[in-house]
Amino acid sequence: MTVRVRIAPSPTGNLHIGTARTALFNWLYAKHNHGEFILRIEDTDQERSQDQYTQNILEGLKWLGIDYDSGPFFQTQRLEQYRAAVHLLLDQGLAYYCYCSEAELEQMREEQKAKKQAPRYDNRHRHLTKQQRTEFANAGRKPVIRFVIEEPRELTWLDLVRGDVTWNTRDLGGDIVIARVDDQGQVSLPLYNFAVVIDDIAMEITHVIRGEDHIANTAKQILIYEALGAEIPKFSHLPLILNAQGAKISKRDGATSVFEFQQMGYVPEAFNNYMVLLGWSDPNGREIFSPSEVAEVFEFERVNKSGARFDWDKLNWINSQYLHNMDPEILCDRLIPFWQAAGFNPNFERNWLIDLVKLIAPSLTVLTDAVDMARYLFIDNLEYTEEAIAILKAESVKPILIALAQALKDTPTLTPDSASSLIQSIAKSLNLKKGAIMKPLRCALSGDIHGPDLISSLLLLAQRGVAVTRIETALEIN
RNA sequence: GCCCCUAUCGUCUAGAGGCCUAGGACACAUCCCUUUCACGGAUGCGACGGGGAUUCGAAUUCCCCUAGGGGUACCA
Repeated sequence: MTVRVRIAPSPTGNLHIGTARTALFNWLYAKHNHGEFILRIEDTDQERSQDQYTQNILEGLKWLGIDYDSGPFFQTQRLEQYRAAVHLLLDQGLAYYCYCSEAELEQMREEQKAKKQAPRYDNRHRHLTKQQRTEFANAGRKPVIRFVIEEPRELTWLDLVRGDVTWNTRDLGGDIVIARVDDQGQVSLPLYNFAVVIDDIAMEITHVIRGEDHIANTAKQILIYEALGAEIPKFSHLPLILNAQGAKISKRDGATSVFEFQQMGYVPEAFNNYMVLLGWSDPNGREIFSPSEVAEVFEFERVNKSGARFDWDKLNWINSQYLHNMDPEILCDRLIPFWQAAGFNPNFERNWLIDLVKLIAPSLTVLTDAVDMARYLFIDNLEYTEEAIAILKAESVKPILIALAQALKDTPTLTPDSASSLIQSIAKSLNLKKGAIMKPLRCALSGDIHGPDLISSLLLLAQRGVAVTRIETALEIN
């Protein structure tokens, strides 16, 4: 039997980190079993669904490199299938029209709450007579379709992550609404729990892999599978990604959409890597790996049962590892958009850019770090930090800078070696330590007392033809 | 309130009754490397939530407690 899995996001927001991780685990399981991975957009909530979010989800998955074998399918285009299934249940008496108004349901729940009972639908319209239904309809009430939930009944299923999970149908909150009815009295948009099952049956999904927040839905869905006489898939409920406080991660916790991580300068390789680590561990203890490498050994037996807190430090470390080891050509291409966004003009020679990338790569944690780090190499009018000004102002550094400027003018082709010896000889002639030369030079060239390797910086600036100018400009600081 | 789930260093985790004086990674600290900041290398710090039970022996099995999380819609 071919493994068929799916990711079913609803387009009510940008691609969420939780959705992305669920997608990744589905992808891993599909790849491990040479199965198929399907994308389905669950857009039945017309109030909240928006096309822009669908686009964002599609782009986000693409950015992450999570490719699917078929889809995207849209639930709003599958209305006929849902309608047919609803009628099937209606005809068998497994579903019925419920005419309760929202106010009525609200009041019922309030009363239950007051009596310290669990809020639930009391199935009051399950056995309406034809006459009662006509009366409600004539009174202008709009019905919904409810699915009959037999209770009590103990339901146990094997979850590939958690083992046996047991649920009593009496804790499901009464007969569930599975579809709405439109103004013409036609069965219209289905609700989540119903649409999911119809689609998973139609798409022959063998394994439902989703977040732990769906456990309660599983019982409801199994009942629908049974009512439809369909084969029940295997379920795997992944632990949730928690925030620093240990609660389900939400918009208040900073970044929650993949898009935001992209903007912050995280690379998809690192992001995927980190998401896999949140809840799964490699049997060989590796921590840096690609999705393909993980797919080879991925099993649900090694997925944790408890939620994992999102840790920025670890993500940052992983991202830095990828950046440090990335091919300079590739890294350069990824950096250029960030430099452009910062207003720099990276249209210098490719070789110059590659040298720059090699220079700063070991210091990068996120791509955006490269903006501040390379600013002094790109811009024309250098800005100086207070510490740099303090050093450049000192009378004692003037002769050093003058000597440096002269020496640079006398050295038409600067190489790493000639630059080093140039500094050495100035130190010797002025009877100073090398550090006493390096420090003012750094300040003059970069405007800061800290920064990337000085010799490399000097070379890069000299290639742009601005090294001498910078030193002369620094000389004017008082 | 009710239902379900979970519980090892600050964080992510390894651990399937003796291999555990509990291993690794991040973070943190110190040292080395280094003109600076980083990178890299080394060392250190640091945990089995509590109580019972089973057993010759429990981080690992069972029960209770506690704590945390999730769910409880005409959202998905």
